[in-house]
Amino acid sequence: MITMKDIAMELGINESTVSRALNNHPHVHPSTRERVAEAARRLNYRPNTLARSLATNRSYVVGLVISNIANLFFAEVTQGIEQVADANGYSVILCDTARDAAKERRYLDLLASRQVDGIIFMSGRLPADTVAAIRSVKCPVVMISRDGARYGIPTVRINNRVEAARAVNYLINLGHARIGFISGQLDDAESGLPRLAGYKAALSDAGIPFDPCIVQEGDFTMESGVRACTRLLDAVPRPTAVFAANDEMAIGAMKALAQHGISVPKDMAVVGFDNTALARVVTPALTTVAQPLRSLGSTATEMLIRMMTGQGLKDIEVVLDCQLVVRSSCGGTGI
Amino acid sequence: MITMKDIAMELGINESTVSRALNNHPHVHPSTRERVAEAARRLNYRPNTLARSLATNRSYVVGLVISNIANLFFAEVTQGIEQVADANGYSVILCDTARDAAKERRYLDLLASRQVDGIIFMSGRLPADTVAAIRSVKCPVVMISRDGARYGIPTVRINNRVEAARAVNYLINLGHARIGFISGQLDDAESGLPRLAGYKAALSDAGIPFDPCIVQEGDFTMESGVRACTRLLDAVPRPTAVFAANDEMAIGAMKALAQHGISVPKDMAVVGFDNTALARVVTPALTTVAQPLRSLGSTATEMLIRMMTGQGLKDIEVVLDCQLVVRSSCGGTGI
DNA sequence: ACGGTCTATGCAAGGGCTTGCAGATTCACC
DNA sequence: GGTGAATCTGCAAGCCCTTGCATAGACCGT
Repeated sequence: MITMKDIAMELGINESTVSRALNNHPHVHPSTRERVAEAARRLNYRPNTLARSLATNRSYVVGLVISNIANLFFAEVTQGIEQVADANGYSVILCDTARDAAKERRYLDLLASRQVDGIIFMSGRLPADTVAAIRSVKCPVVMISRDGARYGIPTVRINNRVEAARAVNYLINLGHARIGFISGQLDDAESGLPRLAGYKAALSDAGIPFDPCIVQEGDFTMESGVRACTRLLDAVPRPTAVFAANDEMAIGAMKALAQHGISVPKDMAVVGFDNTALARVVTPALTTVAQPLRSLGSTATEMLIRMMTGQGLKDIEVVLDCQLVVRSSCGGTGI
Repeated sequence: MITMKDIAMELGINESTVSRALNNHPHVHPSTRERVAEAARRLNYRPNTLARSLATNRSYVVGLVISNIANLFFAEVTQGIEQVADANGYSVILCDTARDAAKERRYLDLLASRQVDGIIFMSGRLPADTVAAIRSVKCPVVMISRDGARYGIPTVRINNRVEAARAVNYLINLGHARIGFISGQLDDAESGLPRLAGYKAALSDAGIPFDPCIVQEGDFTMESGVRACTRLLDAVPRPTAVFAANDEMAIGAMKALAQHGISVPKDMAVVGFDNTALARVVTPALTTVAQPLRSLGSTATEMLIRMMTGQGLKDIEVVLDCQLVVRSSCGGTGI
């Protein structure tokens, strides 16, 4: 491997001059700068980022701690992150935790060892020791879709309560008064619970009484959506619409409905949540609350960069808006 | 930040002894080793990987160059990669090229600068200058689903020709004799062309004449599948089955069929290729050729590790088998 | 011609860790 | 008790780059 020393010897000048020339420092003679650039090109010189990082104490690397990269949700957020990181000269180290809290902590340690300049954390719950582990890493951390703000950790998220209500309101405006709900796990304080709260709030705002019989708990998988929807069909009177707390479950619901010969949207409207790639692929295409996945990633990264470069943060928590994507699963317009 | 020097001073011993103790070198007194370990724990010491890498000339980082992480196909391969990399002490830097050849080359340079120990490349075509860029990076490279072997670059892939034939054979065995094909781009030598070749080969083996009228070119998107299938329906006699070169297009085909009131699988069988998450989600669930996505990733990483650690490679190219996942889109058994 | 201000370069220390070499200590064994 | 081998530790150089300080030369105004 060819180093600055090689360039310096080649040109009979000092290594430090080479460094300054390559880094566009002032006080370098234009001709010197040019000779250095030429030699670097000719010798196919590649700076050793490791050495530079060691000397400057900045690695230009950020760590991304994520539950499951094979999940469309995370994958798309990741793309948002990688994009703005790269645009700002940062590389990203990918850490897939598979929701294992021990692995999370190990990864945090690893990233600290690797001297990352910052970390984006989007994985698992936040028990005390995970929070402690995050704190013990001395670099900036920002969280996505987690209740980090409570611990003083900058966070970007959506308002699950409001967004769930948005979906339910849409159904209400379509004339539905009996709306079933397939919830996520109700011990999930981040998205399971607030989406239920939003559902209730929207009903209550519309003066529709809440009926626990048409709320069924799922676990965010398609299969659980099938089961939950099947139970929903036994309720009397039967709902005319169903809102599922994510797309997978909504699609599961559609499968259950198909099995029972119930036509969507004619006999039953369905709306989902997330707007992953699955939503546009099913027939009828799913009307759903679109999370701004890319923006969650890019915004978080922008926040992180501000922190890493010592600029302040306006707010410790930024809440992004979702958008209802109307397709065909509720009738009305759309593809 | 606390360093080995701190531990050394704390214990009144030399830095090098600390290093040896921490790295489990022989010839370190057990008691010393214990004292060092204790001090490290107490002071919350974290090794500086950068410095270590600089000294040892091994970074334990691999670069992953990929077209589009938000695509399920790549995301799942990535998971396979990250998993075995992590299990072997390697971190992975994610580089999403968005299929931009210039970006690819920039990323390769970047990774070289970052002193990665190896690179997994799964992005774009292989024009001469990309190959040159790959060669100029002095570390081991392995490719996934590309024709790297031709350039002497270790590769793991599937046999698209054989696997496409597998799908067509399945349809033939089901009794179909008029099978439409929705191809990918025919200028794509990696998967577009060979899948068409496999389609032809299977027909020919079964003594079914090839009819270009029932081959329609798409571009691997769902929309192109809709269009291609629509064209297919005009053919006389109309096909009784359609094989699409990937799941997205197969799903597009199903949409087109639904629009025309043609029932799947009763009036038309459909089979796809890839087995991404989309396949199990549509109704009826899609029968498709399952690429061993995780294995593509893990196998490639294992090969890379062998190369990075100076162990030889048995073969420069390893070809993984796919599996036909039978669901409901062709009738028969399945979910 | 001379002090003063810039500009351009060199020198050397430093970032945290590893490792070959050498010296010191221990141990076993005769 | 002396010898050789084995074990343990220290010294210092080295990995490649950055940067504060110092110096030398250029340039300017008076």
